[in-house]
Amino acid sequence: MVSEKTVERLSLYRRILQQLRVEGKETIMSHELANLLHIKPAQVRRDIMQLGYSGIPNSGYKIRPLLESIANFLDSPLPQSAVLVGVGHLGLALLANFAGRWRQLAIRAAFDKDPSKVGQTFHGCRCYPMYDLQKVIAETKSVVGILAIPGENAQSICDTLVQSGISGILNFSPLRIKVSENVFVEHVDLSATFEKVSFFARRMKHYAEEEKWKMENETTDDEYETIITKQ
Amino acid sequence: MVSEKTVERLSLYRRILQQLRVEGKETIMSHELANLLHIKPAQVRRDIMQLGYSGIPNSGYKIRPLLESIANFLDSPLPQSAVLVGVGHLGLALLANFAGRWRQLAIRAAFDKDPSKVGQTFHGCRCYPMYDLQKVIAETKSVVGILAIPGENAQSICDTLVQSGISGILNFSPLRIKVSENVFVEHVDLSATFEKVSFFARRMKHYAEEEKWKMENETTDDEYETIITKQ
DNA sequence: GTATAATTGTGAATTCTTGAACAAATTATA
DNA sequence: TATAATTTGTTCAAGAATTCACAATTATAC
Repeated sequence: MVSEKTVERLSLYRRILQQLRVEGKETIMSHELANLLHIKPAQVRRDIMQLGYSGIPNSGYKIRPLLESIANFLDSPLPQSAVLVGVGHLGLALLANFAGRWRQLAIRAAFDKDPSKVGQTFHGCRCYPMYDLQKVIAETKSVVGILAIPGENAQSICDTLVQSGISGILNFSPLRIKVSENVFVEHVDLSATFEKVSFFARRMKHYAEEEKWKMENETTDDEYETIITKQ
Repeated sequence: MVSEKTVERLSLYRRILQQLRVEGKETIMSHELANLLHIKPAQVRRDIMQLGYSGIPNSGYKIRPLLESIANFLDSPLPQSAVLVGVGHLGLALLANFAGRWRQLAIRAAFDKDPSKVGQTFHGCRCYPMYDLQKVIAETKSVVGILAIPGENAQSICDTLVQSGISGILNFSPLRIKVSENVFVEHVDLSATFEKVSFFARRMKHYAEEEKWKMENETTDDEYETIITKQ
């Protein structure tokens, strides 16, 4: 019904709106939000439409109720828990960001196969041994699992997560895991992303240089056409 | 000409193919790659087509030359450098992954406003003060900038990066930065991603429970129709 | 009040991406 | 050597996401 992209944007709208609210702003118009995110106003209106919330023509949206609508739509009524598998560098960074309660959502437990990490607390989050996965997920009633591990065991760990009741997985491992159709997976592949940026950076540079060349050898299409037809 | 999605997938193909090659495999067929990534074979063939490389009907693709084609397409002929701004938890994790040479691509310098970090070396990468940005980018001929900072100064730092010659930005900050059209930006918003996964996890769970309910109250559409028409 | 200007909500058009399908090509096999 | 079987390259259709464009609606100015 609602698309992934819409959900992502709603999350962005919320962050911006919260900031604007503390700055004292009370209403906002679609093109303002659009400008902040560099998207088109129609997109903003469409997304907000899906919330069921209505703006006021010639006046915009009231921020406070709009925020309520977004929260209503995005957030679980009850606080929602996540578990992290893999307390490496990336895992630690994620804990630093999401271990403390963050909205209705927080990482509640971490797991690592390294015995020296088990038992420790990182950013307020306890690290358990891998064989406690099922138990701790049940205890914390977690629904989200975050994989911050190398690819090797990703699939089997993922299977354990799903068996334990996890229905959403945020996968930072390079392996594309397979899940049954009633589990949601988001792949975040930092290596691939890095490569992509590098690829397009190079292209942009080439493009810019071509443009520069064109500018310097100022020959408009019109002039060019003239040259051709004159022959 | 070539889409972002295609570039991303080519990067994934490469990683898989490299692995398969060390395992001794010499050829691969589109459906094999497709199965590993859970996409359709036609997509794989399409992507490979764009490389200009041709497979062999009834036999597949030869892995070694295919890998060469991908490298030819994705990689810069010269090693390409990136700089990282923000040596917080996330920045450190990125350095741990990408500071050493990684393919033709590496993070060559880091920057932080915290004086206690400046001068230190993290995962083999030196940390410079912010005001050295322009100089170090020029020296390292970097084309990619990675922003791993909070949103506040993201725009002004981004502007500096672009002025210094950066043409690709990987932005982990929550702010959607604005750049001229000849600069490529990729936003990776971990908070929004986390929220998205949480949202769909909840939905999947609901969906699964509905399905379960349907199963338990076993009434097929046919039976239902029968009941109706019998009345 | 009335007219004007501006903004929303949304159907239609457009663009981008994916999938299905099949001819052409190639290997394997009888 | 001919036949069958299989996989590629590619066209065309389908699907998804975005953008346009405009009627409906509301605030504001006069």
